[in-house]
Amino acid sequence: MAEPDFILRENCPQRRIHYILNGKWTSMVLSVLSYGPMRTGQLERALPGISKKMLTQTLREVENGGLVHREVFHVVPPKVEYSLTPLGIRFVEPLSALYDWAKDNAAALDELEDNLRRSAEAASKQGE
Amino acid sequence: MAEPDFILRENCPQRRIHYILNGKWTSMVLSVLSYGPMRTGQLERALPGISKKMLTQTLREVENGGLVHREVFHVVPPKVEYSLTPLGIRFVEPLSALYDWAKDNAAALDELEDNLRRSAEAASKQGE
DNA sequence: CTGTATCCAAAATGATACTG
DNA sequence: CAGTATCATTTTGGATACAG
Repeated sequence: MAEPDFILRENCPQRRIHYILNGKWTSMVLSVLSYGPMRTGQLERALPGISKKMLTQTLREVENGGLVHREVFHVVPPKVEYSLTPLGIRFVEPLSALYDWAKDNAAALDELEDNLRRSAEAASKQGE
Repeated sequence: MAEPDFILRENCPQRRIHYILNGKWTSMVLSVLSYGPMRTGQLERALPGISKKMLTQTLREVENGGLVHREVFHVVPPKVEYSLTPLGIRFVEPLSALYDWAKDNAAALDELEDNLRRSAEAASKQGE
């Protein structure tokens, strides 16, 4: 007798996909790179608020995962270009779908955030 | 002159959707509930490894966000049932797509994890 | 069975100064 | 321009004991 579909075991694909969702910036870096190869500085400007440390760290991770290719041009000033690998392109697919949904459903996001705000206010009222 | 599409500003939908992706369990809880209303204990068993604290905390969050409805039955022993609200159902849509992709692309996940493992081994070789 | 409160450990992120 | 290293901080998660 098979287990119900809704059980999410420790090593099921649904949990494993969270690898690219866990990091605060990972999926956004991949998404930006889906628009084409980009230099470090461009990536930095495409992700307002990211720190230099997190940018480098995230890029190393996706590079280690084989999702992104790093190419160094030995010129002055130094130039480094990042681009998606074929594997990286596969992973961008579901991410783009998710982001497209987000763009098309900003109203739902508003609603969610309004609800959270209201519930936070209600909670703080208690403490007065 | 408009900005490039790939710029992800602080309050763009692509960043805001990460609200439901950030928590370690949030999206999985929603996914499980998409199979139908469920009691606390069922949810716990559907998510092996989740602690009681995280389960409650996650449920409170999605409840506050208006994604999940909590219904208490005043019986002994106590019974509480959770179910998706209409808003919650909307959010499950892109999540299911993501999870379906993961199930269909386990090979890509393997490849990613192999790459990461290899790069970790290579890194530790350095330190010997 | 369901839920709360604490205390604690670990992980993720950020600011900054420095190097080639 | 690109990257490293370090330190401090914040966030997150989990174990446990207790309560209705």
